[in-house]
Amino acid sequence: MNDLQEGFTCSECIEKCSLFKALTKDELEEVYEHRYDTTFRSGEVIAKQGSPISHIVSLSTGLAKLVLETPGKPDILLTVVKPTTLITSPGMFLDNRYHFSIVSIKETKACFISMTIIRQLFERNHEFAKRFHRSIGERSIMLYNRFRNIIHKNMAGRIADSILFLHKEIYGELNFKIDLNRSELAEYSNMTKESVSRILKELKDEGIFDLTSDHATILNLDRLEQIAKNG
Amino acid sequence: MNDLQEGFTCSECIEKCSLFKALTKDELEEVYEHRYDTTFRSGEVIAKQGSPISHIVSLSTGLAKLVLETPGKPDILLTVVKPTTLITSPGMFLDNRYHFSIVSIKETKACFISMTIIRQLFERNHEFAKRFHRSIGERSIMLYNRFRNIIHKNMAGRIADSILFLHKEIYGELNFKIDLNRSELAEYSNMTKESVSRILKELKDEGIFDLTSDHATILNLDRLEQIAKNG
DNA sequence: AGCCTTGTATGATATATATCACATATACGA
DNA sequence: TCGTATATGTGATATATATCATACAAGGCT
Repeated sequence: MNDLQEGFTCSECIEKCSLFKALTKDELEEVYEHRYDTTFRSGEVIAKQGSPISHIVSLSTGLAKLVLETPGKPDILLTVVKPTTLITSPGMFLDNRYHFSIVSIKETKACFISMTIIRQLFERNHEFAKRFHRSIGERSIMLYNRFRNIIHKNMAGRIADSILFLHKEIYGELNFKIDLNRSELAEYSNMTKESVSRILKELKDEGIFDLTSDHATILNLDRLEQIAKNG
Repeated sequence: MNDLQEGFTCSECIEKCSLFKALTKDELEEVYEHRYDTTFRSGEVIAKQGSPISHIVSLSTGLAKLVLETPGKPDILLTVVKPTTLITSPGMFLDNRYHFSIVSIKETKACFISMTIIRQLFERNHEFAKRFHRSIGERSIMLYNRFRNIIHKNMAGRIADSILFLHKEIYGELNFKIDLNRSELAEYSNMTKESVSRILKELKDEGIFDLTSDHATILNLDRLEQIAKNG
């Protein structure tokens, strides 16, 4: 791949990702020089919980899930990230390790930028540092809400939450091809895959939401939001 | 209160709080000038979720809980903080609002430092900024573990977790006067106060942990840790 | 085309935990 | 000292959700 092409793919990320927008032309040059692309198939681990953060991951295309792993226990799916996102992590300025795994959930291109460069940019570019920390804060606040949802809501409410999250934050349409299977929906909603099936059936029977194989359709957004608030 | 006395109370905080240690003498002077103390009785709100972060709170004496509030739902007790801690918050560089409430759980002296000063220190003192962000990251990682504990463990495991947290992080002794009532233990462990009573009775019957009124005694640390890992 | 694996659905049952009702203790003010 | 409020304990029952067993469907491979 020549420089021009690289410039092209990166320019997309720069446009969509507020973190990159804080960088000067020279700084971006430097990032170009210390980055590399890799393409992952669905289900492949992009970064493993516990491993050192040698490079920071930026999603170029595809989708990835952030999961909390615990030996002998089911995974906890924290969130789904879409392009173009620089995946910040709270361990970056502590133990320099990943505290969750990043796993692709469809064909995904990830860009790896050397952490050394990121640290240098941190020292030099105050605005970049600020946005970086803001991003970590955002994920923290997101987590507070995940906590609330999982603790306070019943199964239907939690599934409604998942669907609304995917609709609003990821796919943006009432109709979408879902990239999470039933088990992953379960891991996001803190329930079993069997219960996911049952709740999905209820939602379909009531004409609120239809998930047939991987084709999702929100039939009644108002009721879905009501169920998410619920009861 | 004269300058000498103020200097004395503050010097304690400076010794115990890594955040303050990053400041120069001049910077500390400036903090002194833009701070004020208030004493809170047990149960009083030190900072309210949703309100603007005009001042950053540093606990001087006493204990406080950080709680997630949700209208019409029970509170979620995120953690307990002890002196001397500068209570950082993920909203500080986002919407500048508290995303949890800070509530005293015993007679507590809190020191309020103007956020304007904190922001200035941020620009000038890189090390201070670094430690600040580290602290936010630490709370984030703590939250991941809270997530795991609440999702993966049964009631006994969750109560054992609470006790071990209080023992290791807060009181440091096998014997301690607990400042959380049964409801607060329930809010920390995601269960009802009735269930807390029942589990505490079991732990007492098995000679593992005794909580009589507010006097807590860990009788068998090994078994308690085993229950926390559990099963 | 048939076979095997993997994902999904669904019913019967088990189980953890909440809820409700009440009892007891402890603190607190008149 | 009493009476009232508040925190805690305990039992009986209800309920949400998991588990287990099995069936069905859809792809991929030979």
